Formats: sequence, structure tokens, C-alpha cells
Amino acid sequence: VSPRISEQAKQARRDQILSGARNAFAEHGYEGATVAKLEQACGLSRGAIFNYYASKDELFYALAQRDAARFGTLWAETGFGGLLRALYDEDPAWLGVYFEVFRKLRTDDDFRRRWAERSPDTDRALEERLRELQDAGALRADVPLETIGLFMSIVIDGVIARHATGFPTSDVEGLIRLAEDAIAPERAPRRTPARTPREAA
Amino acid sequence: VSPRISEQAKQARRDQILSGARNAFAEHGYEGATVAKLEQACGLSRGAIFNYYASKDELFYALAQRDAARFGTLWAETGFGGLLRALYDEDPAWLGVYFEVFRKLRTDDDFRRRWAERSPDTDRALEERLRELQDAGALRADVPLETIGLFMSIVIDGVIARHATGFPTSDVEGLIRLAEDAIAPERAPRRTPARTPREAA
Amino acid sequence: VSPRISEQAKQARRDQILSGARNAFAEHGYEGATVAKLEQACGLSRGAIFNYYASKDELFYALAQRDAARFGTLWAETGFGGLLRALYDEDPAWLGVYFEVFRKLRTDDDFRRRWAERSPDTDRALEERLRELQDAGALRADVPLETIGLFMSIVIDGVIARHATGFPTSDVEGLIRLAEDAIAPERAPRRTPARTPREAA
Amino acid sequence: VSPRISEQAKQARRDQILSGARNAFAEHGYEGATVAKLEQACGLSRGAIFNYYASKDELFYALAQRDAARFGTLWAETGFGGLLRALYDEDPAWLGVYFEVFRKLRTDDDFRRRWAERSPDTDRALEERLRELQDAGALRADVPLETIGLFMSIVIDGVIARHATGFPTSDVEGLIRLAEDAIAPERAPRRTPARTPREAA
DNA sequence: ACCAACGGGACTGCCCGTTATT
DNA sequence: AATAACGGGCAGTCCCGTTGGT
Repeated sequence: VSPRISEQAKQARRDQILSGARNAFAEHGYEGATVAKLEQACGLSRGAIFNYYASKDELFYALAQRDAARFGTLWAETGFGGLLRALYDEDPAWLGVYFEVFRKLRTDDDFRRRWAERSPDTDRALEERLRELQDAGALRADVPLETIGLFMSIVIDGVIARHATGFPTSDVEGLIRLAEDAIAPERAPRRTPARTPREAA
Repeated sequence: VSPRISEQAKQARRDQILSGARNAFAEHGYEGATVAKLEQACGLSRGAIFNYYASKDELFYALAQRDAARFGTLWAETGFGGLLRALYDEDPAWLGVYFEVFRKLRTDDDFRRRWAERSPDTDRALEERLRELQDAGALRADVPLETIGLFMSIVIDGVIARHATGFPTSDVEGLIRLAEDAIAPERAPRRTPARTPREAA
Repeated sequence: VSPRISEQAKQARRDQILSGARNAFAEHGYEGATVAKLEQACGLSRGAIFNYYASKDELFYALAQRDAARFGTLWAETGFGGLLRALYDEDPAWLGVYFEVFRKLRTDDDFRRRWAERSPDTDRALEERLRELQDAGALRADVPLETIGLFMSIVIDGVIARHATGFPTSDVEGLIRLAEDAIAPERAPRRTPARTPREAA
Repeated sequence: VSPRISEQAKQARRDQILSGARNAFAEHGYEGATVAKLEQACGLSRGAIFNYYASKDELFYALAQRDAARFGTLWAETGFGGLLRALYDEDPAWLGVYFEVFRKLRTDDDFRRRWAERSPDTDRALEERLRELQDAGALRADVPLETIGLFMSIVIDGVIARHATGFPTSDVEGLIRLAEDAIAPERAPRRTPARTPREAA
């Protein structure tokens, strides 16, 4: 039988649901985002939602996976500083979901297992890129590459945690400079602090 | 009439409850730590727990406040690097609770309000200490003090998020070096990477 | 989209719930009628009941309001004696709910407030009717109309209390005669006690 | 062994408890009067209360029995009108408890059974007294004595229900007149309505 | 005798997922 | 495909009575 609605329309619905769910999960957290709130945020009803995603858990997983991939490509495309800058420009809902992923990883074993099974393509790509940068002398070499990667992850996660929680950040550029200096090669003279946005204001 | 049990015994009970609750909250998250699980973790019954804390929320708040204060003094006493090192030595349960505090700050307005009302003594002390360090030339001066504080907070939060979530960290000392270099004055020659634990291994 | 079930079916459900609730409240009292018992009495699940009434309180209020209105119209249509007679013919469950209303009025301030806000249409109608009766010489005139109304209310409430509690009443007609004589004009010769049901038996 | 405290002191404690309990039961109803509220109302602690009465139920029963006896003697001593008058002068707490007795009789089978087992001395006395009154021509004779007793009970219960619930009553004397006329012999000329409080105002 | 701490049962309301219906 | 009604499990918390202790 032919599908009742086009594949395109179906994808649109999925996007609608994912987008609404993102807001709900970001605002209330996973447990706080009751199905009733998801309905409201999506403008759809239980039946519609559960028709596309088998359960709340499933829906969250799909959303998390999609958003995580997006962050990965963002990192790959814009680099460390670019990603940091992007995080602050982002709609906080994206970060909220990311934060909730951490939460689920911590407390939900099944989720953790599933998450680990994702194909680590982006991780590979990132590692590769770091290696290139280091070979090109753009990263300090007195520390294992792995440690540099860890440092960057930590800064990113810290930024996400703080920003998602609503802490205000005044001097984004200054912050990025500090983070980049930490992993820059020693000889590289520090960029003159031309003007941080704050001082310019 | 005199109190039934000594003040000391009462305090011991509170500690018992808080300690059990910490494990439960850390393992399952706030929502996942049902009262039944709290009972089990404390080895006490509902009656006992609710005799000391009016509600689950109250219990969590008391725990969070206490642990946050502890982290604050740890920072003040051992410095940035010391705190980072301590975080990795800690029982992850301490970090789990800290993580959950973020979660509640994000999603629970009442909690956020209450949390903001805490007296910011430790924050003051920290700011003061940073200023002294900068004046003494131990911190780079080309960036506002505020930004340095922000950077440190972000690294700390990132470490907590990652460690609480169970991500393994191999090269703690290397990481700390990176973080400290980021805020060290420019001329300070980087410490020779004497031996990172990893390289030693 | 059109509603899933017809408005009529919805009303039928409401009646089903109210009817079951009436029995449960009457038999066990407000507090004794646990939601589990309400479920059983209605033959429906929690989900169904709470879908129509937001809380046990709300359900009780809706029921009370409806039944009170019914008693009001009964009074207006059949007169004092008619109402008294009807009370003894009623299913005691109706009276039980009425009794519980008193209980809630006594102990629950919110309920009392809400109850007071009901539009007092029937009260007005009753007052009007009493005035007509008195003008027509069918009520004694040596006592304020208000007092007569009070007397009638008291007798009605007393009958409800006793009957709802299960005290047996043998001579209903005799009782009604006494109550009506109390408010009849002086000259009116007392009706010959033709036959009380008891004596006839 | 000799009693630790005198019998007199014991009785005083019992009175203290009963008196506090009366207020609590009257204000909140049986279920609403939690043991914590009873403690507060008595100024004593759980241990003390449960030392004198085995359970909340037992305490209530003792209180109810005592108060019911008091109403019985009041009726016997002051007559129908006197009792009615007294009800309006009474502290409403006494009436509240009486009201709650009805509630328990309705819903609690064990209570009902126990209550029925009380020795019906006062009932006998009342019946006797009514007979004397009727023989003396002070009560109408065209209605069975039983019915007159029922009528009086109903009026009393109605007054209690209304007054305990807090409905205001303006014209107590007028009300009493109506009630007494209902059971007075036919020929007895109605007392001139000297002045009802209301008309005097 | 009196008290506070404690145990554990049970109640209401919420919440997720399923089902009847259009 | 989409909706609203519905089922049933469960969480927090209140509440009664008991127990250890003074």
C-alpha cells in the first residue's frame, strides 16, 4: 500500500516533534518534561508523538543523538574556539538537551550502553584533526594529544553546564583566549588583547 | 524536660541521613532517588528521615548546601590546582550531588531562588584571593580578573560533569598543567613536564 | 478535529462517576471514601475519574452542588411537607452526601468559601414563596418569616442527619403533621389525625 | 505498689486531654484532628495521650460518651426548650463533637455497635418524663408519644447540625416557640409573642 | 509519667503508554 | 494519522501507634 502521507511530510512531523521536545526537555529536564508538556510544546497529541517515537525514552534518545552529531560537526568545522563561540550564540535549548544527556548517562545504565554503541565517527575525525594540528605546530607538543582533547572537552562541557544553567557570561572572547592559550604552543606569542568585547563597550 | 537523645546523637543521625542520601542522589539522580531508595541507602525508615528533613526537597537542599560549602573551602584552602586534584580523588558521590544541583538550578525555579539567597561569603573570599594572587604577579594581568574566575569555574564544572558522569580521565596532572598555564602570567616559563603520570607509566 | 466521544456519552460518564461517588461518599464519608473505593463504586479507573474531575475534592464539590440543587427544586415544587416526605423515600445515599456537605462546611474553609459563592437563586425563590404563603394566610403571622424559614431548615437538616445516620423512623406522617402544625396559622383547626401509616398498619 | 500520681491528678489529666481533644475534633473533624493537632490542643505529647487512651478512636469514644451523657441530663433537667436554649449558649465545640458522633455512627460500624451498647438509662428517663408530661396534659395527645419524641430529637439534631456548622441564628426564642407549639396541646393558647429579640431591635 | 524518635502502612494525584474512535 | 479517554503503577508524604530512654 502506498503511504498515507508523503515521506517528506513525515520528516516534517519528526522535526516538529523533535523541536518541541527540545524546548520541553531543556526547560524542565528529562523527568520534568512530562508527556503532557511534550504535547503542548509540540502542538501535537500523545497519539501523534507515540506514533513516531515508541516512548519518551526513545524520543529523547533520537533528539540527543541528532543534537550531539550537530555539535560534533560544528566542532570539526569551526574548531575549538569556533565551537565555544557558537555555544554562547546558541539557543540555550540545544545546550539544555546536551546537559540532560549527561544526566541520563550518569543515572540510566541502558541509556549509557546505547549511547556508547553509537558509531564514533566524529570522535575519530576529531582525533585525526587534532593530530594534524599538532603536526602543523598549532598545538603545544609537551603534553599528550589525548590530554589536550580532554582539556577541550572539559572546557566545552563546563561552558555548556554553566550556560545551560543560565549563569551569565560577560567576557566570552576573553574566556576563549584563555582556553586557546592553554593549548597553544609555548613560543606562540599571546595575541595582544586587542579589545575584549567588554572593554570595547 | 531534657531532650530524649543527645545533641551529638542527633547530629550523627543527620550525618547518617545526609551521607546515605548523597549516595542515592549521586547514583540515581534527584528524581530517580525515590524515598524508598533513600530509606535503603540510609538504613532508616521514612519516619526517621522525615523527622529530620521535612521533605525530599528539603533534604536535598541541606545536602547540596553542605557539600557546596565544602567545595568552597577546599578551593580556598588548596587553590585552583589543588581543588582540581581533589575532585579526581573524591568519592564520585560528592560530585554527583554537585551535578544534580546544576540540574535543579536549571529546572526548579524555587530551588534557584533559594540557592541564590545563600550568603555569598565564600564567593567573596575567592574573589579576594584572586585579587591578591594577581597583585602578586601569580596570575596573568592581560585579562580581567572576572574572566579568570569564570575560566576556572568552567574548568571545575567541566571536570565535575565529566567525572561525575563516569568518563575516565587518564592524565590528571597534564590536565591541571594546561588549566594552570592558561591563567599563568606570560613570562612564567612553563614548568618542565617533569613527568606526567602517563609518560611515567 | 471532532471530539472523540459524543457529548452525550461524556455526560453519561459524568453521571456514572457522580452516581458511584455518591454511594461511596455516603457509605464511608468523605475521608473514608478513598480513591480506590471510588474507583470500585464507579467501575472505572483512576485515569477515567481524574479525567473528568481534577481531584477528589472537585468531584465531591460537583456532586454536592448538583444534589443540593435537586433538594432545592424539590422543596420549591413539593413544599415543606412534600420535601420531608421525599427525604424518607429517598435513597439514603442522597442524604449521606448532604450530610457530608455539612461536615466539609464545618471543617474545610476553602470548601465553605466556595459553597458560599454559589448563586443563591433557590434561596431567593424559597423566600419569595414563603412570603406568598404567609400573605395568603397559610403560615402563621405572629413570628417573623425568617424564623419560620429557619425552623423549616432545622427540621429538614435534623431529618437528614437522623435518616442518613440510619435511625429508623416509624411515624413519618405524624412527624410531618407536627412540623406543619408548628408553622400553621393559629386558627386553623388541626387536621384530624385521619390515619397515620403506623396506626393504619 | 502505690500509684505514682494521685487519682485526682490522673482525673485532671484526663479532663485536660478530653477538653483539648474536644476543641480539636470540633474544629477539624475526626479525621482532620491528627494526633499532632491533638497534642497541640492538649498541650501534651503523644506518650501522655496514648498513656490514658489506647488509641485515637478510644479517646474519641470516651469524649463522645461523656458529652452525650451531659446533653441527656441537660434535657432531663431543663426540658425541651431549655435544652434548645442551652445549645445556642453552648461553646460550639461541644456541638461539634456531637456532630462528629453522627458522622462516625454513619460510617464506622464498630463505633455504631459500641455506641448501641451504652446503657440507655437516659433514654428511659426521657421517655418516662414525656409520659408524665402527656398525662399532665402538657403535651398534645393526638399523636403517639413516640412521634413527639422523634420530633424533638429531630429539632435538636437539626439545631446542632446548623449551629455546629456555623450558620447564624438570629431569633432563638422565636424558634423555640415554634418548636414548642408543635407539641403543645391544641387548646393551649399560644403564648403572646411578648417580644422576640428581633422585633425588639 | 512523659517525651521525641522511629517504623511502616496507606492515601492522593501524577504520569506513561494503550486503546477505542473518527 | 491523530485524538482523547482510559488503565494501572508508583512516588511523596502524612499519619497512627510503638519504642527506647529519662
